[in-house]
Amino acid sequence: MADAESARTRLLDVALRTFREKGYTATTVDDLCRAACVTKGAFFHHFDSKEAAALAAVEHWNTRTGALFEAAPYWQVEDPRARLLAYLDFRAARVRGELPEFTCLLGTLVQETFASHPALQAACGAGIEAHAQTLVPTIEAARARYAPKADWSAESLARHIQAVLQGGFVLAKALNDPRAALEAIAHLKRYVEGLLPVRRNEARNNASLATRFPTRHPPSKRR
Amino acid sequence: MADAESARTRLLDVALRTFREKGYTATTVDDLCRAACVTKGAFFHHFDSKEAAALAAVEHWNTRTGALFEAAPYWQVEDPRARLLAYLDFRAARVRGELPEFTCLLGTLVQETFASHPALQAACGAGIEAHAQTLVPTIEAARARYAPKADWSAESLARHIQAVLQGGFVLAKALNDPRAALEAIAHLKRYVEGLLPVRRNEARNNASLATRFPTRHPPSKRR
DNA sequence: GACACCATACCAACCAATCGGTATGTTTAT
DNA sequence: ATAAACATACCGATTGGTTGGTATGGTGTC
Repeated sequence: MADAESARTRLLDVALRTFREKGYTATTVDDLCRAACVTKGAFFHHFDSKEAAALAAVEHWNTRTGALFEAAPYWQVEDPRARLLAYLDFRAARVRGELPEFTCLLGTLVQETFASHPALQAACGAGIEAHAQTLVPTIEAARARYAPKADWSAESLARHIQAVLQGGFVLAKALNDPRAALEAIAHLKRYVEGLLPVRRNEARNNASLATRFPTRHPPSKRR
Repeated sequence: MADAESARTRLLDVALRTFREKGYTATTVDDLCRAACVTKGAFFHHFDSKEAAALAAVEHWNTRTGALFEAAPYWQVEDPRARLLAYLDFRAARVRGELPEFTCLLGTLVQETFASHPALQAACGAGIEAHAQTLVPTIEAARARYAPKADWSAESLARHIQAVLQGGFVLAKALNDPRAALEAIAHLKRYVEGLLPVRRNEARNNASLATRFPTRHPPSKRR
């Protein structure tokens, strides 16, 4: 008793951790129940099936990370190019602690489920796509200002950034070294800098002044 | 009867396909036996355990892909910069057919096994690292010729290339669209081109002359 | 304000199916 | 004959999922 909804939330939180550590199939319902101090009956009271729980976990992940990124400091950066680079710094700063703590649930899940669990695959894809979309206006603005004639689209670059991040996580797991992820982000940052060259007369590198970006954007909450 | 060693090889070939499609845990020993038309007794005659079979499959994968890349046409390109770009073209050209056919076994396996099966994780890491190493002399030579003062190392770029490829596969699975992988490779190619700028007086773009690269390299077999 | 009513949250015990693995053969090439 | 290469039948453990039940707190009725 005590806090209603607590068992469900506890299960979802535990699911984020466990799925990232062991993957979807290797994570058993009992694993989740044990870790959340919940009986199996409670589990199947809240979720129709293991797959439904994973879907709920993906949704949980999306709201969790959505809030994290909405409140992140890079939104305070006015210049879109600098803001995009600050986003990458933010991603790099999150590479800390153990691998299952900073890697991406969606990328991990989709690797094993893309063929056998279409619903999960679609949910992971939608989640990644949605996150990529949050970058598009920034990239669009940066492109207009710094590389108006570029032959790449903002959507394409936004997706590519996600790809590099996912790939960095894979390599970090393979080499058992978080630095592999940091290295990938560093190369990615260099790429973005090269895509958006700073013309000499336009080097208005502000950094700390907090002005809201005019177009559609998450509200820049102070943290 | 018939061909000795055939059952083992058949199991390994089937394992490459199945592990890539369903992942390690979701692939059962019976799955492999059924697909290879082999009984369970035969399976455990050739492999001590499921994990041992997966390790053998990784080794099988390494020799298979090792041979594929050794014989690949990009080795025929003399200029190291052009050879590196030809490698990326080769990787892009392999993105065809269904996802489980062109994605990477090592990246798929390591995502679920990095925490629970250290032996598999290490084998996948070693395999990726070994493949990255085949690019290092080429990158080194390209760097010496085109960007001698660059602040990145050949090893770092070789690893980054693998990261982008892995990330492209993840995104292709998530968005259920191989074009995501191609997009990532296209961005990666642009990055490499930018890292190794062609000076105007050095634009000696040969293409077809087959000269062995001087340092340690796989023999450039004609195909 | 007492009491029936009921939905939600949770629990312990259980189930058929399937898992990786084994024991004990039989076949086949040398 | 001998050993490797299979095949059959089986095992205990675990899997996702179900069962029938209880505890609790809110709500309508008189």
